[in-house]
This record gives sequence, C-alpha cells and structure tokens, in this order.
Amino acid sequence: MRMEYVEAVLDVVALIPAGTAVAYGDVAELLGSGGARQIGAVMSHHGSAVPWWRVLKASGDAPPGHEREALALYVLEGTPLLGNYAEYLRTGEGRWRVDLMAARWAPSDGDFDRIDAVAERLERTLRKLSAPDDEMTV
DNA sequence: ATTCTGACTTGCT
DNA sequence: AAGCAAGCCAGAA
Repeated sequence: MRMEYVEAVLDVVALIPAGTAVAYGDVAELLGSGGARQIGAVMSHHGSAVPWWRVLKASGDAPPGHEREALALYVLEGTPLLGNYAEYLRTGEGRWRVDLMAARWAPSDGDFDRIDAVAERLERTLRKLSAPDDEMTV
C-alpha cells in the first residue's frame, strides 16, 4: 500500500464527525480510488490515530475485533444504533449494529472541498508515480 | 504468471 | 435474521 494512499484515507476519515459513520466502501468512493478492501487494509494497519470506529462495514457491524471498544464510543457519541446493544454491554451477548441509514455522514460543501483536494492530490501523485516518462504519454 | 489472503459488498437462500 | 457464494481490489509469496 502506497503511503500516499494511506495518508489520503486517513485525511478523509479524520473529517468524519462524532455521532456519524460511513462504510469502508464509502471512503473508497469519496476518494475515487481503490475499493472497500483497501480502506479496510489501511484502517487495520494505520487507523489507530484517527476515529477508526466511524468507518465500518456496510451492514453497520463494527470493525471486526473491536466491537466492544467501538460500542462504548458509539454510545458516548450518541451514534444511532439498532438491536439490543444494552445486553451486549452487560453480558457480552446479543447482536447489534450501527443504524447506518440514520448515522451515515453527509459531508457539507466545505467537507467536499477538502475531500476533493485530498482526492486530487492523491490522483496526481499516483499518476506521476505510474508514468515515470511523462512527456510523451498523451 | 498464479494463488492466497483479507477491519469488504451484494444478492440470494 | 444469518449464512453463503461470488465479485471485487491489491499486496505478498
């Protein structure tokens, strides 16, 4: 995974507000590069410094392996949830998930500007890297 | 070049 | 609602 890609992903994730969330695939789409699995790979290895819990599966299930910690944060942030998470908090049993329909982040115009800037910077860099002999390639 | 793997997604039982 | 199969995208071996 190129560092430029990792940084671009983290830059976008850092913009997601508390109480909202997006799916891995959403980030890839906003970035216009790579797919859901790539975002998952980035979050898995480099997500610790950003609000990683706000990026999750399209189903609303929390990032695998971090369900407990994520749930505590969702409750704290007032993120819309579905299912019996209360029981999960008590006993560790019970199914729940984020209500992505209600919680999904809707970027403001300003957010879109920042996202576009990140996406453009990334694309520019990747293009340069993939075409060492630019000049003639038109 | 081929195969395997994974913090993914979607559609169908 | 819960599993499963395929499709998907890239990096690693």
